[in-house]
Amino acid sequence: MSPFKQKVIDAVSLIPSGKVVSYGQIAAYIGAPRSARQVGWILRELGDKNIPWWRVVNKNGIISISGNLEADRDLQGKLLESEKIEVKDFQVDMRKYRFVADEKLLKRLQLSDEYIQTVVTKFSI
DNA sequence: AACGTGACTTATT
DNA sequence: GAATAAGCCACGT
Repeated sequence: MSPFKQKVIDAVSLIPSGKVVSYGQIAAYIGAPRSARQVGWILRELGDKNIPWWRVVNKNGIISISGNLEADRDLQGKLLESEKIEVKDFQVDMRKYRFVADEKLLKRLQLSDEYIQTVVTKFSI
């Protein structure tokens, strides 16, 4: 497994039930702030595992699974609703449900202190 | 060893 | 503020 994939898995695993994050957030949280697309690539190829992939949506709160993965898109909506997250037209309210990692959590991901500051402010409301 | 694809995001018109 | 362009790079072929 590539280091990138491992980091994505680590970061996604931090999202608590009932909350969501964007692909860009995951990318930022693993020190690769412009690699949101690649995060999507990894999640697509994750088998079942114990990784809460369904808690990752795009920055507008929209479930962005595309292509011939319609079944997974429906599944993601159902899984989110099972965590009491309201989903309407495959979209969730990011202001209400976005999870913002705090400094303590980010330190666990081996990021420099100054980088953590910029990331924390970037995703705070 | 290239090359195309794309569960994204940001900047520019 | 919608449309477009550009940046991004892991992964499969």
